[in-house]
Amino acid sequence: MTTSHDVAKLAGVSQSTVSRALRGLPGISEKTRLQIQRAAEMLAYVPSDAGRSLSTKRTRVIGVVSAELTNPFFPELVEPMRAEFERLGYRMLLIPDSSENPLEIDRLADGTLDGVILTTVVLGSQLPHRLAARKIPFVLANREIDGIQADTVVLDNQLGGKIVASLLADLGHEKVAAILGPADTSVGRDRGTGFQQGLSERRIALLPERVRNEPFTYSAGHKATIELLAAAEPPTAIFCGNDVIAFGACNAVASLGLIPGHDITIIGFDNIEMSDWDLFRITTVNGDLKGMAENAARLLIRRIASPDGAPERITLEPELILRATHAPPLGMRLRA
Amino acid sequence: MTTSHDVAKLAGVSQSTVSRALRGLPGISEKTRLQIQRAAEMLAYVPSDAGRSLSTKRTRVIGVVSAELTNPFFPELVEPMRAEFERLGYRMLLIPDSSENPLEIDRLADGTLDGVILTTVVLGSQLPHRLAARKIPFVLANREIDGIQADTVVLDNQLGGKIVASLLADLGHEKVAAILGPADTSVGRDRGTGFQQGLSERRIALLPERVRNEPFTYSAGHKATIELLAAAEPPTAIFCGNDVIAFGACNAVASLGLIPGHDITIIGFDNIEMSDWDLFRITTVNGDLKGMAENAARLLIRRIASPDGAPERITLEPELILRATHAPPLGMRLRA
DNA sequence: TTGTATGCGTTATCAT
DNA sequence: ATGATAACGCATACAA
Repeated sequence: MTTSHDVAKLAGVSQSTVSRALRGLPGISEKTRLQIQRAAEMLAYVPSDAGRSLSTKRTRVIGVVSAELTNPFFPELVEPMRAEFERLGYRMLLIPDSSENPLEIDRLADGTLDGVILTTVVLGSQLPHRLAARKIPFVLANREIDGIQADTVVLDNQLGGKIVASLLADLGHEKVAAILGPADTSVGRDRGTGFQQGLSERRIALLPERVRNEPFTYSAGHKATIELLAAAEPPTAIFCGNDVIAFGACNAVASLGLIPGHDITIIGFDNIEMSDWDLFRITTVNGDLKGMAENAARLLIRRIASPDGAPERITLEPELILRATHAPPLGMRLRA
Repeated sequence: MTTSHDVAKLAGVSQSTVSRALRGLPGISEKTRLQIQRAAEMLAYVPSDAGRSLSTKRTRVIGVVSAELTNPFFPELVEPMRAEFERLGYRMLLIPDSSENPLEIDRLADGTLDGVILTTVVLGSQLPHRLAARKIPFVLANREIDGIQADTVVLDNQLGGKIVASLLADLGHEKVAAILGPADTSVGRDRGTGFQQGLSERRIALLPERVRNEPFTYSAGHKATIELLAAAEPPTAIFCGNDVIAFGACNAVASLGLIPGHDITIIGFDNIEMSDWDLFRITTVNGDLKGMAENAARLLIRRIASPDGAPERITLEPELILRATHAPPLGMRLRA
């Protein structure tokens, strides 16, 4: 590896001069700056990251903790995040966290990271507190934790759930079901309570046997849907905790020979790209993942710049996206 | 941040003793090792990555260059890669490379990376040569470059294309089309030439107006399919360069009111998870992404251990996965 | 078994 | 405008 000393030797100056020249600091004559730049180019010199980090105590690397990327939700959150970090001059290190393979704090605390974004944290998690204890800047994205002072970016999930309830009520559904996310995530919980509230306001009952808490996965949505539809009195509408669950639901419905938006109503949540594919065209709630990602990134960079100062909490607005998987209950239409 | 010096002070030993004790090196009495471990725990000590890297000249970070993760192909390649690297004691840094935002070599050469995996390299790319020139260990995964000596893991794409051609011939198709990948990728090229060869062996013509080179994306597959089917004599079968293109094709077909596997045959390639969803059930060729990922990771780690030694080239075998999107041409069945 | 001393490549302070 | 020098936190060769 070629170092700044090599460049210094070739350019006939001191190492410290090289460092300043290449960083564009003032107090260097144009002549020597040019010499140094030429020398650096000849040697294909690239400053050592480790050396710089050791000296500056900063790495310009952000850790993003998320579940596995094969769940199509995460790429859509993580990709704009990466892009925003890049604009801000940071790199992103993806750190997986799953229930099978839970993340230990040490992986975040070896000084590799200038900051951390948590996207998968469960309600009782100690991770945020541990990060706070070690004074590692972090931001909660798409998740909240009760009783913690921390920068947070979330959708108004409760409102989102309510919006869906209103839609189903307006359509005339009475036998509704819900495949919510896990109960130990704020997203799963809040979308569920909002949905519940919205339904009661419209005097619609949500029977316990028609409510499920499941992982945010295709297969969970598929399986739960099959089971819900096997009941003596199957629901005429299913609210899914996110689009990925809804994909499972749509596929399950299709495998039964039914058509979403005709025989049954399926509502998703998040509005990820795939939900607009012709074969799905899922009616859903926009989760503004891009806005979430970008705000989280900016919040974190600001927190790194000024570690003290009151935590900020950004709430994004949900928005109903009407597509092709909602309709009045079939019975009602037949009667008409 | 707490350093090994802090631990040393608290444990009443020297810094070097701490370093050795915590790494489990021999030549430390059990008594002091215990003291040191306790001290380290009390202080929540985690060794600094930058310090270690600077000293050892190794970072245990691997860079994986790929396209954007919102293309569902990449998570399925990248996720098992990450898992394998983790088993091998390495971390993975995702480095995006797109035509809009091409990767500069310096991002790979700042010493942050012990090695690199290239998954998106185009045929004329200089990147591999530049990496070789700087002696940065690297492996080509899912891509090859003509005339370069480098560790490589690829599928036998040409054979894969041939297999598809045989299938279409056996089914009796005569008007076939292909939406191949980009012509400047080995994957796009080899699957195409294999397909061509297979067809000529069976005396089936592949008309130029029925062959397209497109990006490996949903929207490209969608658009190309619409256009191909708008011809005066539309094809009865479309070979897609990968499953993502095939998703676009299936959705396009659906939007025209046709059913894949009934009105038209759609063949994919790679066998990513989604291709087995009920709504798709795409007949495809297994690309063994997991095998590719794991072999690439292992090859790279071996290369890092011994930088010299002949490059290895691993070729994985394609395998036809018969599902629901293939059928004899409709005309033939109507005649029967 | 333990300690001392040095170097890794950078940034940053202090002279000149 | 430039150079000498001291950290940064670790690993490691050498001494004791």
